[in-house]
Amino acid sequence: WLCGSASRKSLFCFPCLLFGGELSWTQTGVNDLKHLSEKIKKHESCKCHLDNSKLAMFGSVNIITQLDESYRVGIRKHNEEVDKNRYILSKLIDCVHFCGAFELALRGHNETESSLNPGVFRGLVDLVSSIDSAMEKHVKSATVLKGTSKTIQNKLLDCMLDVTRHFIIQQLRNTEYVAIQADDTTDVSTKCQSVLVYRYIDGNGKIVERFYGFTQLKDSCAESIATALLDQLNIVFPEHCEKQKLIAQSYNGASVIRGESGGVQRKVRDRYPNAHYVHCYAHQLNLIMEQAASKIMQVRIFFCDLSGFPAFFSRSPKRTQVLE
DNA sequence: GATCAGTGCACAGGTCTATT
DNA sequence: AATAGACCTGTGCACTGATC
Repeated sequence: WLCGSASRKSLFCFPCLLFGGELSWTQTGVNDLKHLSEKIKKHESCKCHLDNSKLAMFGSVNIITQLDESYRVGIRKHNEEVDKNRYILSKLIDCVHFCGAFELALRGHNETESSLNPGVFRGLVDLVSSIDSAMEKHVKSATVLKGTSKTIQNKLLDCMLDVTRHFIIQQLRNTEYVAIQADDTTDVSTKCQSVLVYRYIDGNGKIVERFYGFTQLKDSCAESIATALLDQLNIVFPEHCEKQKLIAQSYNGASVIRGESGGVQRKVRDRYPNAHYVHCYAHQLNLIMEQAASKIMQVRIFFCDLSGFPAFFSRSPKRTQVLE
């Protein structure tokens, strides 16, 4: 397909000249001989050239054979591209997974190309690029889904969350008995959130506890908490017969939760008749210790002093030195 | 020398917006 | 519509100067 013009001192693509294609191979011409091999490879794989090559074959050879051959080449190239993309994606997921496994923040303060500290995720991608040629090529040449922007980081996190939740839901559907634990917490932006944990027996007969997620609440009344909880449970147990599986619900002892007639536990039990309410043992122990300690003056003073020590010694090298 | 209030900056995530 | 850079924001920490 390669042809040249002596007067223009440039190379052109004959099929693309006939049927139209990339400007550099049809109008301006290619005269960069240093990078000719790369340019040829790139042009040979572009869809426009492949289509034009098929058209150029009309009349000269058996069309059916040629179309069949082009089709096979197209499929092979497509599959190679898919394999390459999957490989790159797996490396990007590994980088996100690494940050999650070690509880590292993904982003940095300054994520521009020239930044010396673009964040742990970008640092990891750079590190992988330095030891993996395929990744290096992708990072340098990709125009779509480069994988370094925060949009992609967040999307990868969302995808990983979906996969994890799907895994938990599948295990929950295959088990016979399930218990839930829930509590409310307020995040740094003072938004009220509900935390849900599932406890069940997995396929190996082992008891497992899985943190399922946070749900933002409108307010902290029984109706809001119960609605959020039931919405989550409905995803896992959509069928009526499955609702028998939930045999326990464990929360703290706040009246809004434990209330016998209008509490969260009652609202859940109305839908899940086997879900018996159990006051969380950790909360109970905490309350007992708190009550016991507060009734004895010496113990109260001891704990008060104890909590003051870290504040007294922290951030003061001089005071800390006394302890050495 | 210790304490406190004010100030500025880094951090890390979110939002807006231009570009492809 | 997808993507990525620029900018925004609330928090915490370090530094500085005034005061006791």
